[in-house]
Amino acid sequence: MVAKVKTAKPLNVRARRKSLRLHGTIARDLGILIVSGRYKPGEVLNNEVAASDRLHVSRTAYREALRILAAKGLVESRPRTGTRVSDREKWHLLDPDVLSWIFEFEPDDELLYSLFELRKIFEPEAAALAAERRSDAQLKRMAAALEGMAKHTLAVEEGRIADQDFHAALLEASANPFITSLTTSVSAAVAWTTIFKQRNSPLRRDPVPDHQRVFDAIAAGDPEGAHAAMAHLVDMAFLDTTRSKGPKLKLARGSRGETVAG
Amino acid sequence: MVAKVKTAKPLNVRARRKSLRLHGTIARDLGILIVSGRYKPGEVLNNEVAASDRLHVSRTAYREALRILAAKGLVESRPRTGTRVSDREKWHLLDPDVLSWIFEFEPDDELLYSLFELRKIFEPEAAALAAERRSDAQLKRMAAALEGMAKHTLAVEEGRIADQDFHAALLEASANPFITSLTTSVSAAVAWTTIFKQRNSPLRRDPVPDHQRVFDAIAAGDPEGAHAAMAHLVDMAFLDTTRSKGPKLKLARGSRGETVAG
DNA sequence: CTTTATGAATTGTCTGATGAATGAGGGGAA
DNA sequence: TTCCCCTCATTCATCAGACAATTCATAAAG
Repeated sequence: MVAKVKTAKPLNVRARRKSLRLHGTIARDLGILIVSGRYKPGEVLNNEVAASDRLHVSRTAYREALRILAAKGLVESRPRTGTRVSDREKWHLLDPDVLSWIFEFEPDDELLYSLFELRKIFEPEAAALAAERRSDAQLKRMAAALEGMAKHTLAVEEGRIADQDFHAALLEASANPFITSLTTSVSAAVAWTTIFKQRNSPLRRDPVPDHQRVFDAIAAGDPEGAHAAMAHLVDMAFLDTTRSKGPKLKLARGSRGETVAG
Repeated sequence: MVAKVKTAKPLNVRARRKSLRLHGTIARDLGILIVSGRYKPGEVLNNEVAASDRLHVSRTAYREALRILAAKGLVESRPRTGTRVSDREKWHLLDPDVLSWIFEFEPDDELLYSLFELRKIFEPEAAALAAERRSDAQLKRMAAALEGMAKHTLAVEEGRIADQDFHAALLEASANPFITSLTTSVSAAVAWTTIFKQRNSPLRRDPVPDHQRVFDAIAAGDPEGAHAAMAHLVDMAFLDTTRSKGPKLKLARGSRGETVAG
């Protein structure tokens, strides 16, 4: 074995975004390779020594990265067999990191559709629950977010954050922790809505009125109204997102009628 | 420093369930301590040397466990500050492991309620989607599961597995990968339904007819029927689960009326 | 009083070695 | 021949110890 030149230029120059540690960076890079299909399910990764060697990192760091990926259902490690990419059914698609890795690049049409389908299912219900359960503080937070959207518009980062915060506050107001934990997924979809919208038809449609209707219904404690308004909002967001992708996509299932409040 | 008696009896005698490795066992134990409230959000864990020492494991194993927990949003590590339990909003509640850890012991009433509320929201919709999209193979799998339920009953492990498989196959038939990835959550709820049911009122209600109606509607390609049948099924399951817990719990939001098929 | 330098505590990373699990192939028995 | 069991090589799993990097608290300097 040749004596290794220590840190001759070993560093992954790829910026460790935020405060991601080395293992976090590796997990992210590998995770992206997996969800993007570069590494396919069933495929066996290089063994730990070879892989860590090729990345110029210690086996420790590489292994910690694998633990992270395994925790998210992306890979499975076994002695003798090695570490292989899991079947997609085992992936934790709703995990915030996995989802962000998926949407790191232009997302798959089908997956984007599925995500909006999910939103269409539970976000109107969440709005209805929020109408019944929201606290004053949560209502105030939604109001502030709405104001921020109107003030900054979605052309600016601040406005986009306000948009996401509106949805986040709404989900939190549903007072259901499982629904709240879906916030990340919604945010991902919301973000892409904005991106496509800005790209293909900037300011073609003002999103504030749709949000305002949802807010008003929630403020008034009207579950049915909140449900309907949110269903409409998601429909519009989906249209805005896919308008550039041709007419082949449409949200199949519509909103359901009345709500039987508790 | 006293010489350590090596492996005097250091072994976590706690059975490493299945093929969990050491780090997996530690992650599970620690995870349970966290979700059960023994370690509260904001609390700082022992530093790695102390903790690993107390568990009689290497720092490596302990750190890999921490990476797993961090990947699920349960803890956050920073130099100097240490590793602290994250706020509950950051927990990945829908992560299969986190959920299984939560349900490791008698689950929290409120959380169980929230989980059923989530089921009530999306499982009827999933049934409707399944009615439109299911493949023959998926239909066959559901039929087999239904048969298994009828044959073995929920008093036997085989029957319970069939129950879970029915729901799993249904969610898969929705052809929405995000919905499918919620299978674990549903299974957890389904499992607890059976447990409470058997404990307090064995065989009080035959679950097969409810499932049969769902299946028939899906087989017939009837989204509205599937939706209604599933909504009823979840309601009944919730009643069976909470019957023993007094009348204070009830699913607030009912099923919604017609379905606008695509 | 504010800013800057110093230091200590904790996680982060590296290295090298040994243990354990497991799949494959060979050897022996029926 | 066919099947079972044993051995062995490969890979992950675990361990031990060292050093680097980060960060907060505190002291020093202006």
